[in-house]
Formats: sequence, structure tokens, C-alpha cells
Amino acid sequence: MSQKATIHDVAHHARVSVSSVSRALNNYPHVSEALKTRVVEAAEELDYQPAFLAHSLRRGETNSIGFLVGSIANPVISTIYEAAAEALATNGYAVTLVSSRNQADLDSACLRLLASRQVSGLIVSSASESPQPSRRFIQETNIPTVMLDREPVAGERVFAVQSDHASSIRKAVFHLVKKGHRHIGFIGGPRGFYPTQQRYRAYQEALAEARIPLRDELARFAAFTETDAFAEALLLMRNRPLPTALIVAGNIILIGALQALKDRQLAVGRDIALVACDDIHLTQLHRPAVTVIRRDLNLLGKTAARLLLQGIQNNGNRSDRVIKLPTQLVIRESSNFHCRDDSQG
Amino acid sequence: MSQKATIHDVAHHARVSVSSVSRALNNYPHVSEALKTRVVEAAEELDYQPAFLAHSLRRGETNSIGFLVGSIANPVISTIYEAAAEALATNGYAVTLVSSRNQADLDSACLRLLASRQVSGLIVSSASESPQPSRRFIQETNIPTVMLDREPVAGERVFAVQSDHASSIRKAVFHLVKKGHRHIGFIGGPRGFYPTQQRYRAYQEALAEARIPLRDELARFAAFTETDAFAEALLLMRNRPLPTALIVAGNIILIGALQALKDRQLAVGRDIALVACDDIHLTQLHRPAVTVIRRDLNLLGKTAARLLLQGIQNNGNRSDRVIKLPTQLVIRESSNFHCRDDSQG
DNA sequence: ATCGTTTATGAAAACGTTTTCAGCGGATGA
DNA sequence: TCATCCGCTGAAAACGTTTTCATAAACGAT
Repeated sequence: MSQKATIHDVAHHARVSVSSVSRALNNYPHVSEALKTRVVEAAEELDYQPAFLAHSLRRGETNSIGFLVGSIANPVISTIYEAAAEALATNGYAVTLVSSRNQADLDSACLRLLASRQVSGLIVSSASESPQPSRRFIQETNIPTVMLDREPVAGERVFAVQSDHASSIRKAVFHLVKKGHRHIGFIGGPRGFYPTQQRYRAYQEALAEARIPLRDELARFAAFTETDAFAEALLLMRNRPLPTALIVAGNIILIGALQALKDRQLAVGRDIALVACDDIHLTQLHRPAVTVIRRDLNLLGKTAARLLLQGIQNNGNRSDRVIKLPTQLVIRESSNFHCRDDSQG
Repeated sequence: MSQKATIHDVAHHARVSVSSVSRALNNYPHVSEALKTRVVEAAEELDYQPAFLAHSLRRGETNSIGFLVGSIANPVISTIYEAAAEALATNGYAVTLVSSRNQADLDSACLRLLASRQVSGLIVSSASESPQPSRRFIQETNIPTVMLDREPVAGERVFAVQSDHASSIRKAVFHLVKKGHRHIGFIGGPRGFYPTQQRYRAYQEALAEARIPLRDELARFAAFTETDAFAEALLLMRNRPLPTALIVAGNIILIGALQALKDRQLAVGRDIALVACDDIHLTQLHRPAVTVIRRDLNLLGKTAARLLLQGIQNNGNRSDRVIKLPTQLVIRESSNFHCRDDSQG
């Protein structure tokens, strides 16, 4: 009674064989009603819980999935995680979360750990993007994987759910241009980072389309820390003529950028227009409220979970390999004013 | 080669028995140097990784710990998690994270799930506090557990790491009183929530000590959602005379409170003084910057991990059962002005 | 030289399940 | 009536380790 009851105890208590207990409890066919009720009663009486380890060992499936993140302290990531984890939990999966602390070289070790735990699926929002060991690892092992906002590696069972960053960045640029801006800066995450790449390319293309000469020095790329973003933002602001608008690609980057603007005494929404990515509490409560490219993080997480479950069950049956979710531009006070650029006369 | 190599493959390849392989790889005594090198070479050659499930099943230990949170989207929680998880990872533990979505009635089910996965330890930052099923569950099962900022349940192997909320709340009250405030409001989380209890009691005691009559209607308690906090804050602000200062106990609550103040057109730092708990990005970047009770979340997480590992290894050897970490009051512009209360003349 | 002790190794049991295999009784079909 | 099949059940194998047990060789001490 103090120790855990095993299937043998149940079998003994119900005066049947262990195999019958297993069949009865797992709703196998060809088991008589009488035996089933007897077993169920015995199981309840002994408060029997199947031993997870033995079950998984025999079954060859852990019913748990691994989640790799750069940092769970990032509000965007944690929101996605929460949504995905809920969907997975309702399907009987537990998720073990591991963080690479935004160190690209740790990604592969984290994945290896997860794989050694024999997870039945992987959701990856890793730090590294370039064709690195971690990508090769995913390719080699055959674990069903969905990558979050990344270019999926080739593989029979790897999927991706992405956000359509480009179209909203384009809208943002055109919005700023319409407000009279001609010197628009850009700060993003690391160059190799997929979302940054998408946004930066869209930024360039939109500028070209608007026939605004590209000033390379107005684009900077920071690591995923406030301090680095702060430093890069300061560097960006040393250019002349000063940019009159700034597109900030990433919520951690935004923290650093705001600090830098404060530091340089540039008033957001008056001296400089600001467009950020991802609508977090800060962007709504900031005075002035900041224009933002919003996406449904909940949907993102849920979609990832759905895709992964399909990948696990369909066993390779083809469905959409990569799903692209929409984004939208939400214009707020930080950019909703006309540029009065005196440097251009 | 395509399938995973088992210990039998290694044994066969090295021409020894499986038991010898196990002993050699686990650094057991009484194994000859020759055999050891032979085994190690074979293992490397086959890229042998011990099967986690079989290992754990036999060993009776999973080397993984369960982490229960109300919501990982809460920045305070996620920061603590990141710190704890890192410490645990370096000790060879993986952590499976489960969120009760702030529903107290789900706590117990989450714990049951974790226990059924046979985790070797538990870190609990659950939603419920009162003597509920989840607490009883922790008590009954004998899994080493550390509770985060909670009153630990009685039990041989349960520990707690708490924050000294009280002393900083007292400081905050005295600080506000010194600035001339006599109508100080309080918004906290749910009444049964341990940190809320600590803070509220300290608030009451400090007011009494300052010989300020307690106005019950100036204290309100909200669920862990911005919308509820918003509603409660609005209700609070309908009292007359209006409070000239507000202590907000919780970062999610703060979001709602700020929205409410904005809604009522009350300027923080001029019309009303504000003190919040936990120093998040928002409190630093808000204009005006908001006074805050800060604590070292990293230390909190690391301490929890350390305590848990001790609890797992020492096997009941007594050490400090509950550790209380300090907090400090950081005064910023939101409260650093003198109250000009005209309702009192 | 003999005995007891230590070292080194292999065979087999154990962990707690699920699944395969085999057997039994009864029903079905010719 | 007999062969066949089907529903139901139990015995045993299997999953991949670790650990216990047994045994042979080496070794030190009397």
C-alpha cells in the first residue's frame, strides 16, 4: 500500500494473468466484459498507475516531446510555448523544455540531450540558423520536428511554421514613407537569424520600390541582449543625417533601442518614428504607444503542436510541410505623425 | 548502423559480455584496463548511447525533475525557471515543465502527471495556496520538492525558497508616508496566494505603525489576468477620497493597474504615486520610471535548484528547510515626489 | 603447499510493462 | 460428425539496461 502497485499486484488481486490486466486496461479487443470489470475494480482499489518507464520502454514511445528555445524569458517565446504545451498536454504529451541561452553552439548539445531522452517529437526555436551541426543533427535523426520561424531542413518528417514578416515590413516602410520619412533605420537580431533575414530583405526591397536610396549604415544587427541592442542603437544614431524613423525587429532589441533613444534624448513619436515587431505589454503601455507588427502567437503555438502531432501520427503521410501565418501592422502614436525633416530642407 | 546500437551490439563488437560493458562504461571498480579500453573503443565506434528508458527503469531514477508553474508567460516565473533549469542541466537533470494556466484546480492534476512520469524532484510555483489537494499530494508522495515563494507543506523532503516581501513593503509604506501620503491603496493577486498574503499583511502593519487609519476599501485582490486587474483597479479608484498612492503586488497586476490609471487620466508620478513589485523591463522603461521592490530572480532560481539537488542526494539529511532571500526598495520617479493632497486640506 | 581473499569476468535475474504465441472451449459450416 | 475458425485467456518473450550471483584466476598469508 505504501509502495506503488504494479501490474502484477493487480493481476494477483483480480486473480487473472498480467497479460489480461494489460489488455483490459488498454481496451484491447477480445476481452470479456466480466474480466474487464474485475480488473478495473482491482486497479482502482489498489490505485494502480502504470509505470511510465516500463510502458515507454516496451512501447518504444515516450509520449513526451522536446522543446528547444533560445531563451524562455523572451515573452514571445514563452507565449508560443504556453500555447503549444497546452495543445500537446491535452493530447497526452508532456514536454521537456531546454534552453540554449541564445548560444548557437549549445543548440546541438541540447538537441542531443533531448534525443537521448528519446522524445517522440521536437519543437525547435533554436538560436542558430546557418547550416550548423544542429540542423544536420535534426536531419540525421528521424525524430518528427517542427521548426518555429526557421527555414526547415530537408527531411521527411520536419515541418515549419513561419510568420509572414515580409508583407508587414513592407507596409511599415510604405507607411513611414507616406508620413514623409526618407531616412529609415533598421535594427535586427543576428544576421543569420531567419526572422531578421526576412525582415531585412523586405525592408530593403520596400525602400527600393519607394525609390529611396539605401543607406547601408542605417541597418544594424545586435545579439539577443538589451545591452548589445543598446550599443548598436547608439552606433546607428551616430549617422548623419539622423534617421527620422526606426524599424526594430525583435522585442528584446526594442528594450535596448528604447533605452538608447532615451539616452540620446530623442522623443519617440516626435523626433523619431518607431515601428517594432511583436505586440508585447510594453509596446501598448509605452507613452507614446508604439506601432507594431503583430502576429497571433497563440495560433503559432497551436499550429506548431498540431503539425507535430500530425507528423508523429501520420508517420510521413504528406501534409503541408511549412505553414506561413499572417501578420498585421498596427499603427499607433509612435509613428502616426508627419515627418518634419529639416536636414533635407 | 542505421538503428541505434544497444549494449549488446557493443558487447558483441568488443567480444565481452554485456555486464562487462555496463561496468566498464559506468566506471565500476574491478575492471581491467585492457577490457575498459576495448569497450570504450567499441562504444565509440558504434556511437553507442545508453537507452535512457532502460537505464532509468532499472536504476529507478529518471534524472529529470518536474517544474510546475501557473504561467510561464509571466516574466518573473520564466526568469526564475531559466536560472533553475540551467543549474539543473549542468547536474545532468532535464526538466519537464507543465503549466496549470493559473487554474488552481488544475494544479493537482499537473502534479499527478509529473509524478506518473516518475520525476526525481519537483519545483512548484503553483497557483493554489490554501490546504488543497495539490498540497496533500506533495505530502503523500515522497518526491523531494521545493516550493517557490510558498508556505512549504509539512514533509520530510519538502523545502521552500521565499522572498522577504514584508520588509520592503514596510519600507515602501514608510517611504510613501514620508512623502505625505495618507491614502495608500493596495492591489494584489488572489487572497490565498502566499506572496499576496505576506505583502498585504506587511502593508496593514506598516500603516498601523504609521498611525494611519486603515481603509479596507482601498485594498483589492485580482486574479492573474490583466483584464481582471484592470477591473479591480477601476473599482479601487472609485473610492473617495481617492488614494494618492498605490502599491501594486505583482507584475501582471501592474499591467492592468497602469491601464486603469491611463483610463482614469491619472498621471503616475504626479496625480498618484506608484510602487510595484518585481523589476521588469516595463518598470524601467515606463515614463515615469516606476518605483519597485526588486529581488534577485536568478539567485532565487539557483537556490531552488541547489536546495532540490541537496534534497535528492542527502536523502533526508537535514539542511535548511526554508531559505528566505532579501528584497530591496528601488525608488524611482513614480513615487519620488511630495504628495499635494487637497482632499485633506 | 594450502587456504582464504581479492580481482576480473560472464550468466542470469530483475525492473514493469506490452506483445507474441499457444491453447482451450465453443460456435460455425460442410 | 469432423474440421475450422473465433473469442478468450495465460505463459513467456521482449524492450535495454543494471545488479546480483557464480566462478575462475591471481594473490597474499600462514
